[in-house]
Amino acid sequence: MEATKTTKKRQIELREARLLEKAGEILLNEGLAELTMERLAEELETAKGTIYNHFPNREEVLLTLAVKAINKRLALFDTASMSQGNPKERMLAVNVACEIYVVHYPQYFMVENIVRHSAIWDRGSEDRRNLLKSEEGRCMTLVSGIVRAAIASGDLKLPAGISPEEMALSMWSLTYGSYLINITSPSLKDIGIHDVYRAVRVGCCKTVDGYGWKPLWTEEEHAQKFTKIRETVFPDEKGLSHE
Amino acid sequence: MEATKTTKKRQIELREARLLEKAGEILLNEGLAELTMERLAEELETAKGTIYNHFPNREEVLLTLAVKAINKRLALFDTASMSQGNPKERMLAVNVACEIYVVHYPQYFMVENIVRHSAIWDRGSEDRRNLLKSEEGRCMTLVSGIVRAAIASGDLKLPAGISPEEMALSMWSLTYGSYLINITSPSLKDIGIHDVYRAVRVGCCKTVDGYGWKPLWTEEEHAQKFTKIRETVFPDEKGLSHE
DNA sequence: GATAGAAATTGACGAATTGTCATTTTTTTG
DNA sequence: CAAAAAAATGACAATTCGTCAATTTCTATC
Repeated sequence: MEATKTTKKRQIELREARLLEKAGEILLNEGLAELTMERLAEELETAKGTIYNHFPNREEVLLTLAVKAINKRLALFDTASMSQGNPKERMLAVNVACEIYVVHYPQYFMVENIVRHSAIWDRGSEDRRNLLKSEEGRCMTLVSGIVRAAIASGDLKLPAGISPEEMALSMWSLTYGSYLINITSPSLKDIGIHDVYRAVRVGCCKTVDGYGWKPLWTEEEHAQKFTKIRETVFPDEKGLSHE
Repeated sequence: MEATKTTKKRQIELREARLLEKAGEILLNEGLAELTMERLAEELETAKGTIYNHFPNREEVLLTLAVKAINKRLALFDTASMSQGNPKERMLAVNVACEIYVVHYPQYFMVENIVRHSAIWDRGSEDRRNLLKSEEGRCMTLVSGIVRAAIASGDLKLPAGISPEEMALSMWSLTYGSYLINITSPSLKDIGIHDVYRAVRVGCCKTVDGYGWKPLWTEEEHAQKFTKIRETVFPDEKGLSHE
């Protein structure tokens, strides 16, 4: 009885996991338009009503996937921000985390962008929305925490009236903006952008340099730091197959 | 006859303009979900079939609006890149152009982001898509042209292997990313970002500083440049009512 | 293991929206 | 003014969402 109950519950949980995984796949490979409730039902070999037993509407499927996505991102950011090294090295580690996130979990990056659209955002449940907002806040807190640490240690001095969060926004938006342009602009190569990942790395280093964030390193040293971070902080996420 | 013909043609053109304007309004004030073909028909006091006489589908309405949007952006960028001053000043002018674009034409900024989604992008006509891509390319060319000018004049030296376009991407994505986060993240104030426009201006200056783009200016001087550019290059776009 | 009640599943259905097209109305042309 | 061309109309088919009453499966108790 106890065992059977657990079995059924587990079955349902398992189905929900399969559902979310399948949703991510469809999203990535076939686009949002193909992600219909009936399609999900077919894929899971069940009836549409059952899908609605899991989620009250389509948007909630996407929001739930987005929660999974941001949790993954948070985990990567966390690893980065807890890594060995001075604040600047940890900031670069966040950069590597972003790169890993975008390259290894493209469906997550995609869904995070999709749910930002009001058409979807507004229809999700309050709870799920708040969860997403709070997780996003935690990501920002992690990064701005590194900025604060740099200020505390004297490595960085911000311009008057600029908060650590506003400095962190520079880093985050440069990275986020570039990767977003990368996945939505069909042919960056044609307009002279050959390696968007390297461009982002260099851009972030230059921005950090512009703020006068110490220790100051040469381009060569920066590049070595990135290589080292990837090996030591994220040894498990191998094979960053750029394009 | 000739006169009547012109009258009718003009009527139709006028309606198309009204349609696009109305679509922009609905998009901005009520969101994408409210922008239905029937709603547009009602607003224009005509039948649904007539709307389909103008556009083959809903996505094409959005793509057409996006073309208007990017043309406006291109015009602003053009004004900026043709302005008086050294390359660095012109780059800052592009920054001001972005700010004006986002603040004064929010529906345009919105629609540019909406059409990037594959669900919409893929359903538009090839022609309209190519038009958008080419206009976007021209925007990028304008900005990277300023970077090239700076290199030519010796004001800027890029790291080995970084193209002018890749440097321009840093600027563009920092700006674009920040403004996108600004309109899609409900409450930036709550997480410590009080003036996103100023944060972007400072962030861009720091990035430019990081690349060592001469002439080097103090924070004070940078701020003065922005004020001056707004007054001299864009005298008509007054009242940048930030929030 | 029989059975009553709870939980989960099902698919037909109503509602909303898209896009079509035969018919009607308006405009242009000869 | 009449015929031809162009434009407008709204009923209709198709798609998808989300609901719900009926049915099946599972759980708990004796």
